[in-house]
Amino acid sequence: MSERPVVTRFAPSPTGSLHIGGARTALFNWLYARGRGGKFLLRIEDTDRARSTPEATAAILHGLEWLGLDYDGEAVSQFECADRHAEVAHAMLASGHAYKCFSTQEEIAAFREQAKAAGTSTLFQSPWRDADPSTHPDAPFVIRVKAPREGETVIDDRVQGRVTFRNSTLDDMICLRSDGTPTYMLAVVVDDHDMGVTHIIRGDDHLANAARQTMVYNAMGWDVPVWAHIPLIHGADGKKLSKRHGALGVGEYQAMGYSAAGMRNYLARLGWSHGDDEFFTDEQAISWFNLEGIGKSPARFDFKKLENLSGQHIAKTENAALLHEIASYLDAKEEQPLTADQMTALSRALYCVKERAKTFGELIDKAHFVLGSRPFIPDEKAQKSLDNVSHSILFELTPQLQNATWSRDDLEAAVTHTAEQHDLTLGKLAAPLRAVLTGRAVSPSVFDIMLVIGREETLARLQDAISAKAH
RNA sequence: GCUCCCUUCGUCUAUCGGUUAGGACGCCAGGUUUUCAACCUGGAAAGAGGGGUUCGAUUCCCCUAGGGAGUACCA
Repeated sequence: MSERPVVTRFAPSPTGSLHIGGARTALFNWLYARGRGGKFLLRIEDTDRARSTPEATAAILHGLEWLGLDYDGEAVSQFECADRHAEVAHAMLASGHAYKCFSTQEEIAAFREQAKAAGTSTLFQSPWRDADPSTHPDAPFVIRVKAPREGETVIDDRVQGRVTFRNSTLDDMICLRSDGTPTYMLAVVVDDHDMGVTHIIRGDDHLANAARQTMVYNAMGWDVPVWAHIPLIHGADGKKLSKRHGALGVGEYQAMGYSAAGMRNYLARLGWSHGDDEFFTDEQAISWFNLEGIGKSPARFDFKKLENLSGQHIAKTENAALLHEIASYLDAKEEQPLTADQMTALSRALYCVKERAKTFGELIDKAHFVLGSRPFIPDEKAQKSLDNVSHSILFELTPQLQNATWSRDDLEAAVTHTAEQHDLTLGKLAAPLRAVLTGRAVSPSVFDIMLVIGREETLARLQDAISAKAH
């Protein structure tokens, strides 16, 4: 048995932003292909001209780029393959696997109405299925596949298992509309075949479609791909994720400051597992990912866990890469980019802030002591640790710092010494020092602050506070 | 209505007939600490319900309930 090289694809329709479910589908396809030396292709399903927009296509491309899901070759436009789709439809017509149906939409609607009232199947039974071509009128027609009326179609799904559909529940779906354009049902099959797609990993809302699409594969004598229908993602309340229900575009997650690596990790873990592994790198995910590890039940989206994973990845990311991500985060939020000086200062401070931040927004906030500029006016909470006594002690501390070698040990010795002289714990002195140095009640270690901003700046901030007090 | 799918701690999940049902996030308590985060220790927390099959079911089968998807000249 020769193994075909793996080819997967992500096929979004450009009718909105890349939402979280689509992003996960793309991720799964990407992981599967990358872990097997295969190809991961991108196809934009833009056959619905009314709803497709170039803006949506751009949003999807940006989303994939942010997530780092690179695809092989060029993105293909399904719309541009319309001629080929029509060709296949006509081939099925010629081989007797499809037929021309002249029923109007009004007739079909009436049929359904009646069926509903009668409580019978609403699947449209076209009177033209077995009509003699000589009786065909000179009128617009659609091309429908001739669905088998007997037997059953089995979908051997790698996630869902063997799913059986009775053929009597399959309708003679339309392949070519009356205006000659292809429908999705036809287009996916033709494109997947033409693109050499071997594995179709997609949302399980397509499970029933797989059975219908199999009709086209069979009619054309093509190999049926490996199916893997993954469960959908639900909102935090278990309800279906919809536009107004937390189904945010990935761009919004980027703007919320989550790290892309954390997002990949979280999404991979949503509905797929590799034993008890929770935190992992892309390399691990690629080598571990398989279809067997995908669960069959829908998962809910949990921001807390995303946040946690994002934080872990931020802490583990190298500074240079982190600086890049922060820049694109700011860009995504349409905020002022950091100046060159701020970038330099931030890179020096990263070591003591990146382990405390879960998002880039938090990271930037925690780096305020190096991103902001003098004077650092204490905020309300910081103000609480400042009183006359602490000011005088800070005043006393100044000359000691002037003479200290700027090493952590020395700094710690100087501050501890001053605290002891006043019968204070280190904490009691660290609080006002922090307030003066950062303007905040919360920050990284005061010693790290001093080390990062340097002697001159430290003394200047101390001086700012002392003179502010004098007035 | 019909077709198909799903159901383990609050959430994500492990378990592939025999476990004190494990881990992670979150939560609670304690510890450590210059604040916060982190970290350490401990804790509460689950097999939807009912029938079978079996020496033995979370695991296999059936029914019920609940949830989801599909049922377009949308994708």
